[in-house]
Amino acid sequence: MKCVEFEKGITVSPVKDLNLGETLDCGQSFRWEEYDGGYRGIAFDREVVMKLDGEELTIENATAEDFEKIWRGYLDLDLDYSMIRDSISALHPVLKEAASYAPGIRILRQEPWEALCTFIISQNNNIKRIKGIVKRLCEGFGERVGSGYSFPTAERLAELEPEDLSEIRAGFRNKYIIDASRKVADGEVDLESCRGLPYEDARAELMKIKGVGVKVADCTLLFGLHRIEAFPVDVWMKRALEKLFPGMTADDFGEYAGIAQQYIFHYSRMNPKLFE
DNA sequence: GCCCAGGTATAAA
DNA sequence: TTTATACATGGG
Repeated sequence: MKCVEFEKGITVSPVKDLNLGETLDCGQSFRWEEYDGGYRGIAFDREVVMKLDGEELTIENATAEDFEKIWRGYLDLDLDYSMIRDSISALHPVLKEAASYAPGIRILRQEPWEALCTFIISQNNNIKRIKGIVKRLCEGFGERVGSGYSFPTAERLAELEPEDLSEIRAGFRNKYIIDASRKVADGEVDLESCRGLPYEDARAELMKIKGVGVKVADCTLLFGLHRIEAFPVDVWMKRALEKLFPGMTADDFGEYAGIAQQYIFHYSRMNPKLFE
């Protein structure tokens, strides 16, 4: 894979098994928006625009150094998704169908705190509204970055009371966001430790936070700490397990369960008729 | 008005 | 241990 700088940013090629829409707007991150034929977003306090033409990825407003330090890992470009799709497809015919439905999905390496916080907001909520709440949270409490705002730090939010978040209209989740920010800011919950802990211990670490149950913990581990063995079970996945994979449990989805899960999540949501 | 949305805390059985 | 209900908000 080659990275070349030009005036506005960088080009990277060849990039395989990537579809920006499928990856950036499939319910794992809530911060990317379509812009000028690509996607614009802010992560790691940088605003970039990503565009994909065939196997050539352009990242505007990024340097070669940024690519090595941030975006290469963010887009998980060193993992062979073609091999993983084959491996997952062999497990079950429906999984093969789901994987081929959106073969350009990759699991992002988001910032752990942002993943935790956005999936706290996700509970009993829908993606459209989650995006709105996250946007208001950034605008209200983040720092100005480019044309938008960074995701607010745990330290910043830890100064606040739940009522101070009323403007983001997250309802009962406000108190959970504040509890999470305080526990992360003062070190009671160590997000980085969750990279290396045995899975159940990592879950337990996150579940010290009020409002964090198994599902939010699993999403944080998958999308924020890149524990791709994580298998978050949401309402869609519950239906899928009942109707499409009867008898199967999370353990049956293998070492790449998180990726399989994301194929199924997207496939199910795009084809609700499957459950009629 | 009702139902649902990438769930969880709490109380009751 | 499992099951039922409230929770804020907004779109369909």
